[in-house]
Amino acid sequence: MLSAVKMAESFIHEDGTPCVKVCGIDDFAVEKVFDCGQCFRFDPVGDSRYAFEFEGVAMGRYVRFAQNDGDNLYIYNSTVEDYEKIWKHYLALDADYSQINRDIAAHFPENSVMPSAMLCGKGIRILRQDPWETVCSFIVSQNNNIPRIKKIIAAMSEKWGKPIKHRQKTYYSFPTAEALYAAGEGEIFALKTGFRAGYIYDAARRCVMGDIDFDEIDRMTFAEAEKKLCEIRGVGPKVASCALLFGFSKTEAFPIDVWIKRVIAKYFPDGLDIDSLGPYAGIAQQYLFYYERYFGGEM
DNA sequence: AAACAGGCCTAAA
DNA sequence: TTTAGGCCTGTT
Repeated sequence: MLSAVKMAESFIHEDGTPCVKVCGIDDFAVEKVFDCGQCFRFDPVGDSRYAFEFEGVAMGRYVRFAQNDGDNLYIYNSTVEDYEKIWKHYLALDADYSQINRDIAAHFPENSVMPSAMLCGKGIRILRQDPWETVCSFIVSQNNNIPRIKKIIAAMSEKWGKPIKHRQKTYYSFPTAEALYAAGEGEIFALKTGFRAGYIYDAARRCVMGDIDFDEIDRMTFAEAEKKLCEIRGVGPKVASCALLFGFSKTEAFPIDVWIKRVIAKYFPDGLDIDSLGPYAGIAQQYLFYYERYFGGEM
């Protein structure tokens, strides 16, 4: 079966901002993509005309993504060219999720929890975020809760990120490693990052010194890349696999956090062989995580 | 008020 | 190689 052709057309928002409407979208649910915990820089837009709308900063730009119940995707502050060059890739709309979902289904027993989890999480896509931003963000995430993670990242961006003006309002990009290194550990600690301040600083220092090179990591085998990332203080298996999955598009990465431990204990009492889950294990992980985290396994 | 939050580090078996 | 505490801070 041929997948639907995605057609993008431009229109102008009533405030004069260029926008894009993308038709023929399958397996994309904006509210799941931005609320499944892979990204900390987007928030729901209050007073939206759409069923779901999220705003935030990504790829150095202020942007909004909106959708009505799995239908067309609306991108605010984007041209068709921007969509083709930036957002299609960022949103992973160039990935064939029907094929991916078939592969995942084939790696789990039919009578397992996976069919329900896939139905529940249908429309989740793994974003292709910036490697540095994901490493740093998931360092911040450890032993922490989502509201505070978002608050800390927003504060870091406001303090050391590049200002991005859009219609009288100023937003901020995620700070570079150079900016954080220059700020110093004490200043990072001052933003209530707690014991993570030293970790963030170490990550920044290694990037600035050339000890960590993201392009190089991208070319490594999965095991090598994971090992390299774990050299950073404060980066262990969980943070490394989140960075690999969300920042390096390594879809075989399978982050094991407290929720996934619960999933395994609850639905796979005999254990789950992570290495046998195939090239899209990380996407399967997201389905399981979303199913348990947001619906408590009831759907 | 004690526990917990999308872990990791260190010390000790 | 595996296991127990402790950790900044904020919220319940």
